[in-house]
Amino acid sequence: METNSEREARVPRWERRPEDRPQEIMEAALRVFADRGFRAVRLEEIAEAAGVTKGTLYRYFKGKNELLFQALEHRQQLRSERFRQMTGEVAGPASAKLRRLLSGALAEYVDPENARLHRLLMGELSNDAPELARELLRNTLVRGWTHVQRLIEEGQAAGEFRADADAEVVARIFLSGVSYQMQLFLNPCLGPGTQLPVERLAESATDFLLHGLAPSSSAA
Amino acid sequence: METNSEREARVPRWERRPEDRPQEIMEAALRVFADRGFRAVRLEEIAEAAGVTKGTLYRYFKGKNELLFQALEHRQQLRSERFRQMTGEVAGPASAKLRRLLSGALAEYVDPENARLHRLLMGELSNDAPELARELLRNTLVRGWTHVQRLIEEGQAAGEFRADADAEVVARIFLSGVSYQMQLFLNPCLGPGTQLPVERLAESATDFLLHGLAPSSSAA
Amino acid sequence: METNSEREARVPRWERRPEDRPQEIMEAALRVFADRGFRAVRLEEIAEAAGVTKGTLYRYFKGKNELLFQALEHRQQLRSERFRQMTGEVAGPASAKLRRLLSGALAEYVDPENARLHRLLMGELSNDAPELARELLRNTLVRGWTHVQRLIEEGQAAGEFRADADAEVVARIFLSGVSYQMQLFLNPCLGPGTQLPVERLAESATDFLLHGLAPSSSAA
Amino acid sequence: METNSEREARVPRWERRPEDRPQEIMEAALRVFADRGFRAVRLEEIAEAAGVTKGTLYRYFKGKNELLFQALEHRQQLRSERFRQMTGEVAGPASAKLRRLLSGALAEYVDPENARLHRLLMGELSNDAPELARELLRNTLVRGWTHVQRLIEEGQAAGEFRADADAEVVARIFLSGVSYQMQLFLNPCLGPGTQLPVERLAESATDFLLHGLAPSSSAA
DNA sequence: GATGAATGAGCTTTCATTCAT
DNA sequence: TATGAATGAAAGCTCATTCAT
Repeated sequence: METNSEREARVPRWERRPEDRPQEIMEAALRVFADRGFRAVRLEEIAEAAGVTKGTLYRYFKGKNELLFQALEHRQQLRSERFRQMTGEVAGPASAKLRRLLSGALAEYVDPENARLHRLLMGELSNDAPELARELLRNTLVRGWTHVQRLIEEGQAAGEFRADADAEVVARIFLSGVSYQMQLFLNPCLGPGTQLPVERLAESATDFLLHGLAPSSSAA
Repeated sequence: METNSEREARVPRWERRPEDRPQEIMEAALRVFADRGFRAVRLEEIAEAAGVTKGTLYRYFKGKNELLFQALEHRQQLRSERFRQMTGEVAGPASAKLRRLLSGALAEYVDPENARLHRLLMGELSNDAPELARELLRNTLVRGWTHVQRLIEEGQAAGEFRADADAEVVARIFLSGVSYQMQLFLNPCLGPGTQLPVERLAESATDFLLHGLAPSSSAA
Repeated sequence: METNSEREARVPRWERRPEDRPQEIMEAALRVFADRGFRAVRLEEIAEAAGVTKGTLYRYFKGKNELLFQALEHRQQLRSERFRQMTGEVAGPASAKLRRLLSGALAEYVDPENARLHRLLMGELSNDAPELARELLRNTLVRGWTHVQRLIEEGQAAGEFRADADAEVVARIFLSGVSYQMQLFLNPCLGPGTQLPVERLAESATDFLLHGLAPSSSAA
Repeated sequence: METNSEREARVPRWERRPEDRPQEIMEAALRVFADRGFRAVRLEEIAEAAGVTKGTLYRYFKGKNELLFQALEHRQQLRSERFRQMTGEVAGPASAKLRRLLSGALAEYVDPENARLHRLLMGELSNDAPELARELLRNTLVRGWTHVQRLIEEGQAAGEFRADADAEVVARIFLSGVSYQMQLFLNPCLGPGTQLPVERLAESATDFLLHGLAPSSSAA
């Protein structure tokens, strides 16, 4: 709530001539929505955060819903791009790929706004706009664990991982575990006492994953 | 416009003892809040679900917030009880205890209302009532993974698990992964295509956990 | 605009217990709408005229449109009743019946609110809610002139009126002429200089009508 | 959101001489106001109809009200001209003059825009700008029936019409009846079923008038 | 001149909360 | 104790109007 620079001293409107007002607004909206939730936020707050007034929002967006939707979709595009880079082909063993993916994912999750948006997605948006929430979830979490699953199966095929592991379940549990932890770290209501250094989380979690996938010698 | 008697209390009024009105109301409230979110729900809907009228709510609760808070706290008590039973001492190896805990946890999470309340917790409640959210989170998820962590450390001390595993991280990742998956299963917006049979999830997840903790033979 | 008794000194709401709030509201609404038009009127003004507050309107009506519609329909019912009485069978020559009908119609039109509502009908309502406007017009003016036409035809059949008069056109012109004049009398913007005593209008108009229908002796 | 060029001025801008911009705008405004009412119309719609943008309106007119007023006054001038021609002196019996006047009036009323403007006059304008409405009404309807009245009196003086007819009432009833019928014909909400061929209306109405004025032989 | 982005007052609508009954 | 009509603050949205360009 007190994170942003308190809306820079009101500049007469005609002195700012940004050609991408819509973009600015969407970004401000995302910030505010992520911070405080959808229903809890007044349009005026978004406007203020964007350095415009209420009425201006309606020049670019049909209403509050539309604003949220378009902002989310806009954000989604950037994300998709990053995801593609993150999962670009690399040579090497599956374990190396997994490590790389995981660190990319963490980098993504470490952004507080991302985490908060995810919360919005799982919370209000799931109730108020299920179709949109579904689409976004598919494009983030589901897509993520599907990729992890594929890498695990690749490793299994190469004999690098034990064949009797349930690739799908492992992938899901692992990725959603990591994602959830990141959310909790950034959750304003969980005191700092509960947080873990991100590096340790990354390290230990990867270690755990690879151990769990290692060809069994004597494990039950 | 004309007085309608279309909403008829499910149970004739004289059959419900007035002394557990508050309880009835809290349960109804939780059901409705879990379903539709906090801000999205009108007090009238809760009243209807509880078979009373709006005004009655104010006899027992100070307002909408208060109603949510007390209802959550009330629910929390029941949970605590169950948690205590779930973690009651059992003899046997740590792995057996872990299995037992996990199956208990899943049984808990499988209840859709629980999952939805968790969503409420992570979503609106984290913004609107951080202290309450914190308390509840501590009493559910944090408490859960702390217990898992303790069991893992127990197993490590007994030489049952490899000593170099990061018990805390493993516990967290694992439990929040499972919890999150259950939430997703019950999320109305994720189609049935994404769901997994609960038994398979339980089985494979436990298997993954124990493999990851098994004393290493050759893993990196 | 300054006709009403300035909303009687605010009485605490619980001291008035009218069982027919909706009716009161509709009447107030009609008064205000008739006075100032549909779009020009704020809901708050209606509320004030009805001695309640804005919010109360929404207990009984879905919105501004709905309020207007229901109020008009309600009024229409009363009117229909009166019309039925006005056209009830009487023995005697067609001319007597016509006289009777006309005087009834004038009595109706003489009510300023009626005239203003008619204006509303022909104006804003025709644009904003054509179907409703149509229905109401059919039930008032069209119904009126249809009846006049029938009486004329009756008189023609009886040889009382000249057979070559165009009953339909005569009926229409005559009745809408009278109606329009009444509207003009009550139009706030036409000064009193333009107004005619109602009795003279009634007398002379009827005279004109009957002369126009009289069996011709030498007219062109 | 993205600049669209979907609204293309019908006529290339350079083909329209800027010196009659105001005129063009007033005509467009009248068209749109007549169609949809005063309050219901957004300035942007007028601008679009005139092939300019909102801002331009303010170069020529002080505001929405002013625009309507000036447009109406401008239109009034044209009308006055036509009225003068319509009532220009002709030799012959009063009945011939009446016939001529009536056919002119019908020609006027037959223009849908005229009829709709009249509706605007009687409706919103009477509330919002009574003085203007009064002036316009005086210049159209009142002026019309005054002229009819004069012709009737002329006929009476010449012994052509019966002396005991109330010239003023007859003139008013007759002209407003015809005017109102025309309005109804063009009212979008009255189905085509209610309409009459204009020729028949003209014919029958004149016939009715002259019969009503004919020197009585035996009429009551 | 003409433009159209920006403004903000003003309106409709919602709903938590109160309180006589 | 329970009711539900009434309230009014607040929020979403519209659109006449302004003004740098």
